[in-house]
Amino acid sequence: MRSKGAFRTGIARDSNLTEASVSRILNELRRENLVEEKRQQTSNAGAPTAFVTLSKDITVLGIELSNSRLSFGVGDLKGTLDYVERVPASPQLSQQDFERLFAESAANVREWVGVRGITLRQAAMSVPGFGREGGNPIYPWDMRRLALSLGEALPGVPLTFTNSVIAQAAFHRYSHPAGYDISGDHLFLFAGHGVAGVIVNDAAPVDAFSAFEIGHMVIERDGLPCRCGHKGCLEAYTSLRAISPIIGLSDADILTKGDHFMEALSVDPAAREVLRERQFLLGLALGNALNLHSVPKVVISGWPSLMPEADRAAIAHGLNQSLLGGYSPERLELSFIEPLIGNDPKAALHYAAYCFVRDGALDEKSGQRAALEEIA
Amino acid sequence: MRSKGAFRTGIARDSNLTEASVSRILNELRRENLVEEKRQQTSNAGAPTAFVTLSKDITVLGIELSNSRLSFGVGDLKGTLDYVERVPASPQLSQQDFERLFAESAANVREWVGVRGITLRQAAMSVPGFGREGGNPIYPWDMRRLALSLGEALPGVPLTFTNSVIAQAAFHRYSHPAGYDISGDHLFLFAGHGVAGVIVNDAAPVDAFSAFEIGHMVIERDGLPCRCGHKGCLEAYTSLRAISPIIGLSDADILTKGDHFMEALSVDPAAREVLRERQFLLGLALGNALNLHSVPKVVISGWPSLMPEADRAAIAHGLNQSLLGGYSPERLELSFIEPLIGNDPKAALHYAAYCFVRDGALDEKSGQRAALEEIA
DNA sequence: CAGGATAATTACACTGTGTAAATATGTGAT
DNA sequence: ATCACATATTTACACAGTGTAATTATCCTG
Repeated sequence: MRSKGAFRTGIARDSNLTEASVSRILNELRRENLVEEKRQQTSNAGAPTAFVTLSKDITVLGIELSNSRLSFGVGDLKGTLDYVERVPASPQLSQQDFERLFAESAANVREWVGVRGITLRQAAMSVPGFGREGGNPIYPWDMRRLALSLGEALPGVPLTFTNSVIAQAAFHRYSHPAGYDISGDHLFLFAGHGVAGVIVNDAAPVDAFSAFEIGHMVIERDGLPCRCGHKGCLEAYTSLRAISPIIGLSDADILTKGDHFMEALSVDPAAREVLRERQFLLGLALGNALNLHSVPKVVISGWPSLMPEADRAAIAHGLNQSLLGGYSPERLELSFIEPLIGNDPKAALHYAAYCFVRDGALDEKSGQRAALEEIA
Repeated sequence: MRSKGAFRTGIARDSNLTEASVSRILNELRRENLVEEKRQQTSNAGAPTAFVTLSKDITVLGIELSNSRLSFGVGDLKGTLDYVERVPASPQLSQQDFERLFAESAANVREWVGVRGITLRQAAMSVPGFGREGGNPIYPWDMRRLALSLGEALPGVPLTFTNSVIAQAAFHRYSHPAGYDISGDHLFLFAGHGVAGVIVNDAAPVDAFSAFEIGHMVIERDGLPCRCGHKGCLEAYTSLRAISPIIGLSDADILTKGDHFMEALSVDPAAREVLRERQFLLGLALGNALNLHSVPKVVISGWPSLMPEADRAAIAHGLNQSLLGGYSPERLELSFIEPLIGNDPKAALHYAAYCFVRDGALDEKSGQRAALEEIA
């Protein structure tokens, strides 16, 4: 999923195989038209080495349900989008209505690829709240029925689901390395419509990432009512919906303005103070979460990353009140990256590419699969 | 680590190998004197089948640091203890003093096994708070130096460390199946000196379990001071130290009475009410934790498991205030098992047996290793 | 003792690996 | 143009471990 390719030496190192084995495997993958190799001279003497990339001739479909809309995108394994369609999808939509809406859009996609003689090799869809034991608390749908229904709308195309924050985290991490130079295990925390995190484990495949529903941690007993029915949840204080009245902007305005929506404002001192208090609570909840699942680095995206750095210090203050052993920059590395608002379904497209590689009829333990995942 | 052995059919099924491969592997392991097989008739007709167990001729060492004491135990792979020594070890001990204490006890162990011509094949030690990024918050020692020092006190014996609650959870789960018939992924929560949990993942090896420092989740802003320096931590309300004044018993008395210490009391109604409130807070924190790491089942051990069932309902009430989607017995299975107080170092001994099997110079991916782990 | 049922073993073919030798492919000097 | 050198890739060989299916072993019942 790193989407930029690799040298043979790197593939051999990271997949724990010799270059002899990698050579055999790449020959096989080249015959199956899954990879491309470009020989290039990288030393003063010696034979040119091959830079291996995934084949561009493979087309995948990414589908996202976020920002009150359903987005479809067709593209290649590098993530280049060739087709995008977005339709409104209210969070209150019934499962039946949603399936109908999906089928219509899927028919449009099938028509678009049919005309061009393109075969979709893989589809992936990201859904907020997906993957929890006990069902999806945000879209309380019958996921088995949904998988069957959506599968029927895309006959012959393998369809995989994932949690939205997992797709977002993987997309930020691997497809936008600029500004995301974090390595090793870390927590990716996103404050948007929902407030959720994902544990990113570099050694694990993307589908082993765990979504963190931190937004429904109760951090104030008998506090503000939350959409989930409880009182005092972090999300009741820190979601975009919670702060939009504070900064005087509607949800729709935020979506329209996209990245940097905070820059377009002049937030008055009273509002900034309230936003600092909200960030303190975010830090308190973050410390509680890190007590349960300790990682040395946290990446925060969403509106807090657009706040002035002086204001973001409130997160550290909140952390200091809950994190076992206290907070210091030596013990926990805090980073902020700007959100990528309104780019759906790019994250899902990248996840579809990942799934194609992961599921490409290769035995999980084989060197071939390991090598291919290094290229991805 | 299930410590009871297995039939060949089960080994083949669980390790994804054919019985032919299992047969070859067991022949190898029998030649290395690692397993024993007992043929027994299990059907009316047909050949007797073999029940495979780990060899009893292998001796391991378990070491636990808990309950203000350091315990050593020598035994076999089944967990039968042949030698036990316990010495007082204050939580405020310096690393240097601890290393000296350890060396003395280790010399006693070496003498005991030397006289009997026994070779220790593996040692394991469980330490509260072990394994966290950023160091051990409970014993703020230099773990690298400690590993070197303790390794020198036990020359020639591989030594592995683990977190105390992980060793406890694995011990309860696999060595005392009576009263612990939970299957599948679950959270094991223990309220004792510390309040901690561990995610038990049946599909993963024991060393992939994750410790959950739920005790230091802040559930009451500006609440009771905790030993960790923060205010309002769960542990400040629910550790044994927090409740011993409520029930009028000292820590030492509790340790002496062992299991069933609550039965020996008649707790008055006012104290019971306070204990219910404390269990409510436990439930609130538990719900927060499960929002982050969703599992369908929770096992609670420690003093709450000794409370009347009517009082334990307060945990469900607390859960209902925080768990996303609310609490119901259909969505989350709550079980209680009695604590096993004062049996240290049995849990560490079992973990040593597990480590011996896991690390027995076998390639991680090999069928041989998979088969052996099924027997363990 | 023979037949039937079940478990364990083993011959055979296959797959994928690492090692090391062989081959290929470039640059720079002559 | 040729040769030496450096680096990358390929491939012959040996090895290890697997599944399949046939063979052998071991019990019980009549």
